[in-house]
Amino acid sequence: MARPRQFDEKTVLAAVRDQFWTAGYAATSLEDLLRVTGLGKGSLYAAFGDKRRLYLRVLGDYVEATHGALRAVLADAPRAVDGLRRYLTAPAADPTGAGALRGCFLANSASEMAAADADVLAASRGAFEERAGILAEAVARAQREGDFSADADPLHAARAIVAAQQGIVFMGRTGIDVAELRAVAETLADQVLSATPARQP
Amino acid sequence: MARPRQFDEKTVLAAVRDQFWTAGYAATSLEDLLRVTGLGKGSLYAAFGDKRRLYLRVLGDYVEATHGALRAVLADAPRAVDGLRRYLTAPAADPTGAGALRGCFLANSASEMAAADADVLAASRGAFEERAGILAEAVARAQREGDFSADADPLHAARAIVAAQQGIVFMGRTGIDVAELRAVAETLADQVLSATPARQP
DNA sequence: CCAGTTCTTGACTGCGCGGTCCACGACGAC
DNA sequence: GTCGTCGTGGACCGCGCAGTCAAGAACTGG
Repeated sequence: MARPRQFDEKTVLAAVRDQFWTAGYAATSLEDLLRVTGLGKGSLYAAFGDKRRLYLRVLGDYVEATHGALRAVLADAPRAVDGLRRYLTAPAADPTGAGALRGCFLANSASEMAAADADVLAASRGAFEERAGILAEAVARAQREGDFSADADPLHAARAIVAAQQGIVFMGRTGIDVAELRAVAETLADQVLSATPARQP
Repeated sequence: MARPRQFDEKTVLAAVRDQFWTAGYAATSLEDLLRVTGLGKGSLYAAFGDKRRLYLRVLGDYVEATHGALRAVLADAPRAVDGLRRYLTAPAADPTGAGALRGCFLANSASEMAAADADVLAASRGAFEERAGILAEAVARAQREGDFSADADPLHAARAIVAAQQGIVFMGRTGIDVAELRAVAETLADQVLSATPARQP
């Protein structure tokens, strides 16, 4: 019994995420959210709570999804170092993805909210540490495969990779030409990954 | 004749800049600006125009100041490569500077506004290209001094350095531990700068 | 067909925002 | 001292915001 929902939760959350992603938290009004979702105020509030809770929700979903995708990319790579390279150059390869003007949702959140919102700061810090942890496993595998300098600490190296990737994403946000962005990404990837004295000839 | 101003313009602009820097544009209310400057609405508006013009003003001043400082650091370095390294590791070295939670004002602006405000996008893009240009000169000098791989294009290398530095700044914004941030900065600086096959032994 | 339950719609509220305006007062020229 | 000028401070305005709520619509089990 009772009336069923007339919207698909995933679709709504995706629309909300895209809105926050593109415009940021403060610059997104409730009316924006109603417009992109097509819902009324009551429905949105009943289903997801207020604006901030909705934001934290889609942010969490985003982190989960991207880390799942990252794990898949790293697992699918024939050699771990290929996966790492793909992670580094992805923002430049896909002009509709994280390298585009809107950047990475998680990074944008950290940038906009971290200084003022302890919850977002904690979430983003945790997410980036988790990401570094995922990458560290790939670094360790690359070391075993002889593609990464064996004396490096995997976690430290992974954090540097995260930083480098975020730098590339950021350059994309400044509206840099795609070809230039690609060159930057390739250059950085070479530098970050090819410090490989242990590679056997 | 007539009443002179009772405030120091530079002091006011610095306070405004710090407010925007810490909280961002959207999250800074006019009342915040009055509080940090101590001015009344009338004075602020008469002297600097509305909120957005004030923002663009302090952003421009910031870019000018930081690029001046960057030129000085690069010129003072005994070897160009030392200056480049200092640029890369600066965000991690100074916990009150760009590496702290508030990050780099220019980068924050690009992050928050670029997608929605064409003027800010153009300004930030231009500023980063200018920054890359400044660094490219140092790269070229480093090449002449035998400290940087001679076959690299200075401008491309400089853009990669900018990206790497912004990545480090960004990691600082996530609230990462200072020691870890320093490690990331050192690692990245080594990787970005020590691809120096041309160095004479 | 009815009863019960949940979802939906949109009017409503109070607040805080950016921005305007004007009366007051401090100051310099003379 | 007087007058003209311009900086100053705060009252004021309309708007758009986030969030609430009540009445009605849609659906299901019986």
